Amino acid sequence: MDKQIHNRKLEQLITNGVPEDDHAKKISDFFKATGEPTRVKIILALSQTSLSVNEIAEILNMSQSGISHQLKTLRDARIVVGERLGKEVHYRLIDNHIVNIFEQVIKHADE
Amino acid sequence: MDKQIHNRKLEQLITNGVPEDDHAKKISDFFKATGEPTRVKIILALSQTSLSVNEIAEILNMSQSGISHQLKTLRDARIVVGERLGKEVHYRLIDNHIVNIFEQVIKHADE
DNA sequence: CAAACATATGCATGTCTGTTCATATGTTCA
DNA sequence: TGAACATATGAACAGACATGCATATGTTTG
Repeated sequence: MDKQIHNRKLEQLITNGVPEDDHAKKISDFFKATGEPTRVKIILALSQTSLSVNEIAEILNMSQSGISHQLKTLRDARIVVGERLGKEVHYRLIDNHIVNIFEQVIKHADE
Repeated sequence: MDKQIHNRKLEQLITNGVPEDDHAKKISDFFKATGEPTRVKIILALSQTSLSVNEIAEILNMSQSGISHQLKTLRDARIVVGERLGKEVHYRLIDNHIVNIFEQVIKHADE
Protein backbone atom coordinates (compact mmCIF):
# COMPACT_ATOMS: atom_id res chain seq x y z
CA MET A 1 0.00 0.00 0.00
CA ASP A 2 2.78 2.31 0.92
CA LYS A 3 4.45 1.07 -2.22
CA GLN A 4 1.33 1.83 -4.20
CA ILE A 5 1.08 5.42 -3.03
CA HIS A 6 4.75 5.70 -3.78
CA ASN A 7 4.21 4.48 -7.30
CA ARG A 8 1.26 6.75 -7.84
CA LYS A 9 3.42 9.73 -6.95
CA LEU A 10 5.98 8.67 -9.51
CA GLU A 11 3.32 7.96 -12.14
CA GLN A 12 2.00 11.47 -11.62
CA LEU A 13 5.46 12.88 -12.13
CA ILE A 14 6.15 10.84 -15.20
CA THR A 15 2.94 11.89 -16.89
CA ASN A 16 2.92 15.53 -15.79
CA GLY A 17 6.27 16.67 -14.44
CA VAL A 18 8.91 15.20 -16.71
CA PRO A 19 8.90 16.24 -20.36
CA GLU A 20 9.12 13.96 -23.36
CA ASP A 21 12.54 13.24 -24.78
CA ASP A 22 12.18 15.71 -27.65
CA HIS A 23 11.01 18.48 -25.36
CA ALA A 24 13.81 17.87 -22.89
CA LYS A 25 16.22 17.95 -25.79
CA LYS A 26 14.84 21.24 -27.07
CA ILE A 27 15.28 22.80 -23.66
CA SER A 28 18.76 21.41 -23.18
CA ASP A 29 19.74 22.54 -26.67
CA PHE A 30 19.18 26.11 -25.64
CA PHE A 31 21.23 25.67 -22.48
CA LYS A 32 23.92 23.80 -24.35
CA ALA A 33 24.31 26.73 -26.73
CA THR A 34 24.83 29.09 -23.81
CA GLY A 35 27.02 26.69 -21.86
CA GLU A 36 30.38 27.73 -23.23
CA PRO A 37 32.49 30.73 -22.14
CA THR A 38 33.18 32.07 -25.63
CA ARG A 39 29.50 32.02 -26.52
CA VAL A 40 28.60 33.67 -23.22
CA LYS A 41 30.98 36.48 -24.07
CA ILE A 42 29.52 36.84 -27.55
CA ILE A 43 26.00 37.01 -26.16
CA LEU A 44 26.93 39.60 -23.53
CA ALA A 45 28.76 41.69 -26.09
CA LEU A 46 25.71 41.57 -28.35
CA SER A 47 23.51 42.56 -25.44
CA GLN A 48 25.18 45.98 -25.68
CA THR A 49 25.21 46.53 -29.43
CA SER A 50 25.14 44.69 -32.71
CA LEU A 51 28.53 43.66 -34.06
CA SER A 52 30.16 42.23 -37.16
CA VAL A 53 32.00 38.93 -37.08
CA ASN A 54 35.39 40.59 -37.25
CA GLU A 55 34.51 42.99 -34.47
CA ILE A 56 33.57 40.11 -32.23
CA ALA A 57 36.77 38.30 -33.14
CA GLU A 58 38.76 41.41 -32.26
CA ILE A 59 36.97 41.95 -28.95
CA LEU A 60 37.42 38.36 -27.88
CA ASN A 61 40.87 38.05 -29.39
CA MET A 62 39.99 34.95 -31.35
CA SER A 63 40.19 33.79 -34.94
CA GLN A 64 37.49 34.84 -37.39
CA SER A 65 36.80 31.22 -38.14
CA GLY A 66 36.32 30.29 -34.52
CA ILE A 67 33.83 33.09 -34.00
CA SER A 68 31.97 32.17 -37.16
CA HIS A 69 31.59 28.59 -35.98
CA GLN A 70 30.28 29.75 -32.61
CA LEU A 71 27.87 32.14 -34.29
CA LYS A 72 26.50 29.24 -36.28
CA THR A 73 25.82 27.40 -33.02
CA LEU A 74 24.06 30.47 -31.65
CA ARG A 75 22.10 30.92 -34.87
CA ASP A 76 21.00 27.28 -34.82
CA ALA A 77 19.77 27.76 -31.25
CA ARG A 78 17.85 30.84 -32.37
CA ILE A 79 19.76 33.05 -29.97
CA VAL A 80 21.30 35.45 -32.50
CA VAL A 81 20.48 36.58 -36.01
CA GLY A 82 22.81 37.97 -38.63
CA GLU A 83 21.94 40.57 -41.21
CA ARG A 84 24.15 41.21 -44.17
CA LEU A 85 25.08 44.86 -44.76
CA GLY A 86 27.44 44.97 -47.72
CA LYS A 87 30.44 42.80 -47.07
CA GLU A 88 29.74 42.52 -43.40
CA VAL A 89 27.18 40.54 -41.46
CA HIS A 90 25.88 42.28 -38.39
CA TYR A 91 24.79 40.04 -35.58
CA ARG A 92 22.35 40.84 -32.80
CA LEU A 93 20.38 38.97 -30.16
CA ILE A 94 17.14 37.60 -31.54
CA ASP A 95 15.09 39.18 -28.72
CA ASN A 96 15.58 40.51 -25.21
CA HIS A 97 14.19 37.36 -23.71
CA ILE A 98 17.80 36.27 -23.89
CA VAL A 99 18.99 39.19 -21.81
CA ASN A 100 16.39 38.46 -19.14
CA ILE A 101 17.53 34.88 -18.86
CA PHE A 102 21.15 35.96 -18.57
CA GLU A 103 20.33 38.55 -15.93
CA GLN A 104 18.77 35.89 -13.76
CA VAL A 105 21.61 33.45 -14.28
CA ILE A 106 24.20 36.11 -13.53
CA LYS A 107 22.39 36.89 -10.29
CA HIS A 108 22.46 33.21 -9.48
CA ALA A 109 26.13 32.86 -10.39
CA ASP A 110 27.19 35.92 -8.42
CA GLU A 111 25.16 35.20 -5.31
CA MET B 1 39.38 58.77 -37.74
CA ASP B 2 36.62 56.41 -38.66
CA LYS B 3 38.94 53.68 -37.45
CA GLN B 4 39.43 55.47 -34.18
CA ILE B 5 35.71 55.78 -33.43
CA HIS B 6 35.44 52.16 -34.35
CA ASN B 7 38.10 51.21 -31.87
CA ARG B 8 36.59 53.32 -29.14
CA LYS B 9 33.34 51.43 -29.51
CA LEU B 10 35.18 48.16 -29.14
CA GLU B 11 37.24 49.44 -26.21
CA GLN B 12 34.03 50.42 -24.48
CA LEU B 13 32.63 46.94 -25.01
CA ILE B 14 35.74 45.19 -23.84
CA THR B 15 35.86 47.14 -20.60
CA ASN B 16 32.13 47.22 -19.86
CA GLY B 17 30.20 44.70 -21.91
CA VAL B 18 32.28 41.56 -21.98
CA PRO B 19 33.00 39.81 -18.69
CA GLU B 20 36.36 38.56 -17.46
CA ASP B 21 37.30 34.97 -18.21
CA ASP B 22 36.41 33.71 -14.73
CA HIS B 23 33.05 35.44 -14.76
CA ALA B 24 32.20 34.13 -18.21
CA LYS B 25 33.19 30.68 -17.01
CA LYS B 26 30.97 30.95 -13.94
CA ILE B 27 28.01 31.87 -16.10
CA SER B 28 28.67 29.17 -18.64
CA ASP B 29 29.14 26.61 -15.87
CA PHE B 30 25.56 27.14 -14.84
CA PHE B 31 24.33 26.78 -18.40
CA LYS B 32 26.54 23.78 -19.01
CA ALA B 33 25.00 22.01 -16.03
CA THR B 34 21.54 22.54 -17.49
CA GLY B 35 22.59 21.75 -21.06
CA GLU B 36 21.94 18.03 -21.01
CA PRO B 37 18.58 16.28 -21.45
CA THR B 38 18.88 13.97 -18.45
CA ARG B 39 19.69 16.86 -16.15
CA VAL B 40 16.84 18.91 -17.59
CA LYS B 41 14.47 16.07 -16.74
CA ILE B 42 15.87 15.80 -13.23
CA ILE B 43 15.43 19.53 -12.67
CA LEU B 44 11.87 19.53 -13.99
CA ALA B 45 10.98 16.52 -11.86
CA LEU B 46 12.41 18.26 -8.81
CA SER B 47 10.44 21.38 -9.66
CA GLN B 48 7.34 19.37 -8.70
CA THR B 49 8.55 17.63 -5.55
CA SER B 50 11.67 16.47 -3.78
CA LEU B 51 12.85 12.99 -4.70
CA SER B 52 15.35 10.35 -3.64
CA VAL B 53 18.06 9.14 -5.99
CA ASN B 54 16.33 5.85 -6.62
CA GLU B 55 13.03 7.56 -7.33
CA ILE B 56 14.69 9.74 -9.94
CA ALA B 57 16.39 6.71 -11.45
CA GLU B 58 13.03 4.94 -11.65
CA ILE B 59 11.25 7.91 -13.18
CA LEU B 60 13.90 8.44 -15.81
CA ASN B 61 14.50 4.74 -16.30
CA MET B 62 18.24 5.05 -15.80
CA SER B 63 20.86 3.41 -13.60
CA GLN B 64 21.29 4.61 -10.03
CA SER B 65 24.92 5.35 -10.78
CA GLY B 66 24.14 7.49 -13.80
CA ILE B 67 21.68 9.58 -11.82
CA SER B 68 24.10 9.97 -8.94
CA HIS B 69 26.77 11.25 -11.30
CA GLN B 70 24.35 13.79 -12.79
CA LEU B 71 23.25 14.88 -9.34
CA LYS B 72 26.85 15.58 -8.49
CA THR B 73 27.09 17.85 -11.52
CA LEU B 74 23.92 19.64 -10.44
CA ARG B 75 25.18 19.92 -6.87
CA ASP B 76 28.48 21.36 -8.03
CA ALA B 77 26.58 23.97 -10.03
CA ARG B 78 24.52 24.80 -6.94
CA ILE B 79 21.30 23.89 -8.69
CA VAL B 80 20.16 21.12 -6.34
CA VAL B 81 20.84 20.17 -2.74
CA GLY B 82 20.53 16.77 -1.13
CA GLU B 83 19.49 16.11 2.43
CA ARG B 84 20.02 12.76 4.05
CA LEU B 85 16.97 11.24 5.70
CA GLY B 86 17.95 7.84 7.02
CA LYS B 87 19.29 5.71 4.25
CA GLU B 88 17.96 7.97 1.53
CA VAL B 89 19.09 11.32 0.28
CA HIS B 90 16.30 13.63 -0.76
CA TYR B 91 17.13 16.10 -3.47
CA ARG B 92 15.41 19.39 -4.17
CA LEU B 93 16.07 22.52 -6.20
CA ILE B 94 18.23 24.96 -4.29
CA ASP B 95 15.76 27.85 -4.86
CA ASN B 96 12.96 28.79 -7.22
CA HIS B 97 15.21 31.07 -9.16
CA ILE B 98 15.90 27.92 -11.11
CA VAL B 99 12.25 27.42 -11.95
CA ASN B 100 11.97 31.00 -13.19
CA ILE B 101 14.90 30.54 -15.51
CA PHE B 102 13.46 27.32 -16.87
CA GLU B 103 10.05 28.90 -17.42
CA GLN B 104 11.61 31.57 -19.58
CA VAL B 105 13.72 29.11 -21.53
CA ILE B 106 10.75 26.81 -22.10
CA LYS B 107 8.80 29.75 -23.47
CA HIS B 108 11.73 30.52 -25.77
CA ALA B 109 12.06 26.88 -26.85
CA ASP B 110 8.34 26.44 -27.50
CA GLU B 111 7.78 29.70 -29.36
C1' DC C 1 28.14 -7.13 14.45
C1' DA C 2 26.25 -8.66 10.04
C1' DA C 3 23.07 -8.27 6.44
C1' DA C 4 20.37 -5.35 3.59
C1' DC C 5 19.57 -1.21 1.47
C1' DA C 6 20.66 3.64 -0.52
C1' DT C 7 23.97 6.48 -2.39
C1' DA C 8 28.64 7.83 -4.07
C1' DT C 9 32.80 7.18 -6.69
C1' DG C 10 36.78 5.42 -9.73
C1' DC C 11 37.47 3.55 -14.10
C1' DA C 12 36.75 2.69 -18.89
C1' DT C 13 34.77 3.85 -23.21
C1' DG C 14 32.25 5.71 -26.95
C1' DT C 15 30.64 10.15 -28.32
C1' DC C 16 30.55 15.00 -28.64
C1' DT C 17 32.68 19.60 -29.08
C1' DG C 18 35.83 23.81 -29.44
C1' DT C 19 39.48 25.39 -31.99
C1' DT C 20 42.60 26.17 -35.87
C1' DC C 21 44.06 25.78 -40.66
C1' DA C 22 42.99 25.88 -45.30
C1' DT C 23 39.75 27.04 -48.51
C1' DA C 24 35.22 28.25 -50.45
C1' DT C 25 31.51 31.60 -50.98
C1' DG C 26 29.76 36.16 -51.20
C1' DT C 27 30.30 41.30 -51.87
C1' DT C 28 32.35 45.69 -53.28
C1' DC C 29 34.85 48.67 -56.18
C1' DA C 30 38.49 50.03 -59.26
C1' DT D 1 36.35 41.25 -64.54
C1' DG D 2 39.70 40.70 -61.02
C1' DA D 3 41.60 42.07 -56.64
C1' DA D 4 40.57 42.84 -51.89
C1' DC D 5 37.85 42.16 -48.06
C1' DA D 6 34.27 39.70 -44.93
C1' DT D 7 32.21 35.59 -43.72
C1' DA D 8 31.26 30.56 -43.92
C1' DT D 9 32.52 25.82 -44.08
C1' DG D 10 35.02 21.23 -44.11
C1' DA D 11 38.60 18.48 -42.05
C1' DA D 12 41.31 17.17 -38.25
C1' DC D 13 42.67 16.85 -33.62
C1' DA D 14 42.80 17.40 -28.67
C1' DG D 15 40.08 17.75 -24.71
C1' DA D 16 35.61 17.17 -22.35
C1' DC D 17 31.63 14.43 -21.08
C1' DA D 18 27.66 10.97 -20.25
C1' DT D 19 26.93 6.51 -19.04
C1' DG D 20 27.34 1.82 -17.05
C1' DC D 21 29.90 -1.50 -14.29
C1' DA D 22 32.05 -2.70 -10.22
C1' DT D 23 32.80 -1.40 -5.78
C1' DA D 24 33.20 1.64 -1.72
C1' DT D 25 30.88 4.35 1.82
C1' DG D 26 27.13 5.32 4.83
C1' DT D 27 22.82 3.96 7.42
C1' DT D 28 19.42 1.06 9.60
C1' DT D 29 17.79 -2.93 11.93
C1' DG D 30 17.71 -7.66 13.45
